[in-house]
Amino acid sequence: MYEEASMADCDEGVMEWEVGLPSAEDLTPLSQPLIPPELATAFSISPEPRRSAIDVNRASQDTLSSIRGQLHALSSSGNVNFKSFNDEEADPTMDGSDPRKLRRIEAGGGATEDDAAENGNDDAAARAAAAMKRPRLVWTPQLHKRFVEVVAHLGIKNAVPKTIMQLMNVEGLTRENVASHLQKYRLYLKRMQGLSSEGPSASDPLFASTPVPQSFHESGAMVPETKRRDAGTWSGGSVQGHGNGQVQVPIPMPYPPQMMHMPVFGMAHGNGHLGMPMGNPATPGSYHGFESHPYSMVPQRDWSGNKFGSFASYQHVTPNDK
DNA sequence: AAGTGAATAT
DNA sequence: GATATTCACT
Repeated sequence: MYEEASMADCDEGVMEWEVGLPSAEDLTPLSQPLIPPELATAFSISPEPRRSAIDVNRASQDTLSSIRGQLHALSSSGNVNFKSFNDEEADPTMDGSDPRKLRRIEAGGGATEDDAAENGNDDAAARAAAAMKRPRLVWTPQLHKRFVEVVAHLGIKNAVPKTIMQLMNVEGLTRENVASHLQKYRLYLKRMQGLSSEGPSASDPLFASTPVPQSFHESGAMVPETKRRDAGTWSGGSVQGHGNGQVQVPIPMPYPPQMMHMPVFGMAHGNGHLGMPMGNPATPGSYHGFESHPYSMVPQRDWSGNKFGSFASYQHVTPNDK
């Protein structure tokens, strides 16, 4: 049923500004899982809230996982997913030589054109390694929303990659992911400050949608650092009430165990932009220009009730658990 | 551990 | 060409 509504929404005229705002919350899956991660962690119980409708996808990726060793899947299907291999940077395929390290040196001015060895299939190896490594994370509006919410709630003070990552509790999200995004986010904020009133020419759709909390109110929020685990504060629910009838941050998230644990991943080039069924006559060229209203009709519905994989269910996540 | 800037891959 | 990732430094 929702497909109809969504379709109509984006197809019909629809107010630009109206279409996005309310949809955000609606789009959020919010399956109300179980206990918050913090709580779980505090109690040392195995937090296993991440699991829902992705089971289906899980199965699919499972198949691919089996052949991940072959890794030529990227050539045929184009989508590769990694399942559960706890490896950080270690790469058995290209051990011995560190291309990343040499990268800088070479660029610096060292024209060391060695490659005397058998580097004929270096590209293959590289692609192979990259294939099963880290499938480029795509920051969907929802994901970004979570990010922003967490950051806003944490306060600029505690808004550090690690904490953000933990609070987001998004499966597959790494600290690097968050850090990178956080940087971009901050950059955007800075840029935006100059053009407070208008500026319909941004390159950051996601960020543009975030009015940015006037001032990251720093709250004595407890960070799940170490030593201190006063669980029972946030889980209780409204801890926001400051006694004022006004809540500045409309962020309804005491960091509950949301279950948006399926970041969308893109793969090799050629897929344009994440399954975009296109066919939308109103599509102004590309999708990446929606700086004013991120949430419109992006096929991001896979998050919760993805029914048909219309275009494809390329999105998979890694149970990367730290 | 986290921030920044740049190269790099997709 | 834009994005996200990775790297080296700080």
